[in-house]
Amino acid sequence: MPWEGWFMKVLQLHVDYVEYEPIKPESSIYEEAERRRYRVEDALLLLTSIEEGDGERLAEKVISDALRFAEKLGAKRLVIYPYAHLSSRLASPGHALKMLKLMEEEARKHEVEVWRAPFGWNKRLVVAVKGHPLAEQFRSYGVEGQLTVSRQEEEVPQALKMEEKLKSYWYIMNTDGELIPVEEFDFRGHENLEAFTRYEIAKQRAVLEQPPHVQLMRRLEIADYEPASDPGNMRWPAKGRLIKSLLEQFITQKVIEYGGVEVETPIMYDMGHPALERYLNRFPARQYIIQSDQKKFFLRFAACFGQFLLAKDMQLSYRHLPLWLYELTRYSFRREKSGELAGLRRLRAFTMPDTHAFCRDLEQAKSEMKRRLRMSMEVLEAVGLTRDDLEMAIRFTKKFYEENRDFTRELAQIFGKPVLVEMWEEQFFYFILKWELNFVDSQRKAAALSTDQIDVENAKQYGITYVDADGRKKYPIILHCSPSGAVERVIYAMLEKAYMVKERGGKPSLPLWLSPTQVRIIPVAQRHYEDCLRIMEEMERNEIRVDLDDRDESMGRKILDAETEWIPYVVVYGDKEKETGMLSVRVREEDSQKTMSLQELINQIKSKTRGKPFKPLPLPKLLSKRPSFH
RNA sequence: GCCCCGGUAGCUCAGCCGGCAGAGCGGCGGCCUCGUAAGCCGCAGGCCGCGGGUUCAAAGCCCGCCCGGGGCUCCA
Repeated sequence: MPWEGWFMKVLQLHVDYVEYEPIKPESSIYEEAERRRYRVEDALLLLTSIEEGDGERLAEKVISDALRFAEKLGAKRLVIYPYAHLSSRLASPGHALKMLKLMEEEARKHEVEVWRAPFGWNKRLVVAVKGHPLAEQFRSYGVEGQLTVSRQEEEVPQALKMEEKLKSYWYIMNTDGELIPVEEFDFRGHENLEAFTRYEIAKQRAVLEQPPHVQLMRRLEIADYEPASDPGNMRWPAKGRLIKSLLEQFITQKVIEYGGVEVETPIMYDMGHPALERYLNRFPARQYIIQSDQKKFFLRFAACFGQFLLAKDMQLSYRHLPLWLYELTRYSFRREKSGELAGLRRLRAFTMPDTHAFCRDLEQAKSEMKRRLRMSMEVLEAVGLTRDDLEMAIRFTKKFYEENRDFTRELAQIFGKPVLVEMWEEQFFYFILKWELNFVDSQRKAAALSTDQIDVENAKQYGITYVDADGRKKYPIILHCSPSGAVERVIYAMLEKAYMVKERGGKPSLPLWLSPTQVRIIPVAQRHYEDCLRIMEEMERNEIRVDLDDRDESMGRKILDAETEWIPYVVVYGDKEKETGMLSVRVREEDSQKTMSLQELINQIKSKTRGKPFKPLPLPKLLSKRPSFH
């Protein structure tokens, strides 16, 4: 029955705008086209795959269908766009082009502005899909021109039930605590929030290439793929390991300052253990499983189990609460689907700080949560991510909101900018409120960093109790917070931000306390080498990471290499410095050259890294002795 | 997981309608001893991702797999 497979596939998108730009001819048959950027606003975009056997009368059907829809939506323009990716049984280019032209011809008979993207080109495509429920429609047409599948009309009772339960309402909450429906919010001046909102709701995706941080993480010798491992398990050469280790140390220090109690728990758990079974079954098939003898173990995907099992055996009284248990998990594992992995943004093995607060009641939980939000913002600020780089989302049940409006407003106020709100009709997850701080990257994709949740189920589930003032055993409320999110993801955000700085004409850099080399010394000639060694030793005594470019290379080359490595301070030392006793310093942050004494330089660095952890440079200090990791 | 694109020297990539494996950078050797973003000359370096097939002949064509990227989906 060959006709069963003959469908034209059309993805109808109601867009705020679509931009396309022919880059180079790709197919054996291609149309003449100007290599410029085309932009069409407020249009119905038809991403169209012509399949083998699609008959000519389909063109008419597809267009009349689209026009009916465009009218309903109020879209004034129609864009016909050849889009091969919807089909694995494409028609020949010749036939496809003929069909597309027929569609165009058909559309021109009607009252609508018609655009058609050139066929046979590799094109850059950017689309911004509108955020309403009918903005995205997938259609598939059979030989008779009959609409055979449409997502809107499909009946899936089981899925609908779930959807009902998960029904979300989206708002923006401003810092006065007002909830404004997303469609009514004026996003001017809040472009990142708009991008984040679209990412969350409307699934807007810009089509670009590989994320910029991937090239940076490899070139800067921070992280790299390890083909001999499972995808999403990275390797970390010396500089990356140093950066990661400093971040881990800093986050841990911060949580302990806030009263965290650091513990360590196993990375694998028995799948048959009764307390774990339910939690596990709720989120199936995302675990690494390890078979050992007769038992099956799963690798932890957070520190929850370890800490809950540990807390269950503790003797807790209300006097001890709130109690924060803390662990930096190296690693946590989630077997994400292969198509979801991307550089350092999403991994299968990642390092995550996780701190649970056991609280006496909701009031205590709310007050702890506010402290934890402040802590999280301090952590992210230390790596150079300020509230300008972040967007907050708060998600809660309708019931929680109605009973705790002031609290949700306070969270938005601490963050200090309007936040995205998702409100659920009913409680579906184990938590009743959750917030996250999200980073919007150079591809306008969002990634969650810090997060905290109010968990009202797991204490009971794990048998965690405390004795209250009245002598009775009670279940605490548990908060689940990762102050930074995965450490790898923090590095991803830092690198993406650096890339965006560079795109705007600035100099990309890492925070001084995280720079593997903080100061590079370059001797002008070999006779200055001894003096340079002495300067280096003096800096090392002051806990500054310093190295010396003693290679047989020109000055220009050495400066270039130092710049390429994003080194914050470069000291050039020659006869002039020997005479005057002053140093010539290139300061990356200011893009300037300055003359200062050794002591001034040391003082400046010390004051800028105050309160941050220090580790010595885990590489040979003489560049002539330092191997490259590529 | 599904669809699409890619994988050639350490890196970035050219070669691809079948006919001797290439460039730049990096590495190594030599010259230059140098003042703020690439000094000069030379040399070495390849399972053309892996496996199978077609062919007189495969980096190239076909099939399968692995790895990476994009999209879908997902993100407790």
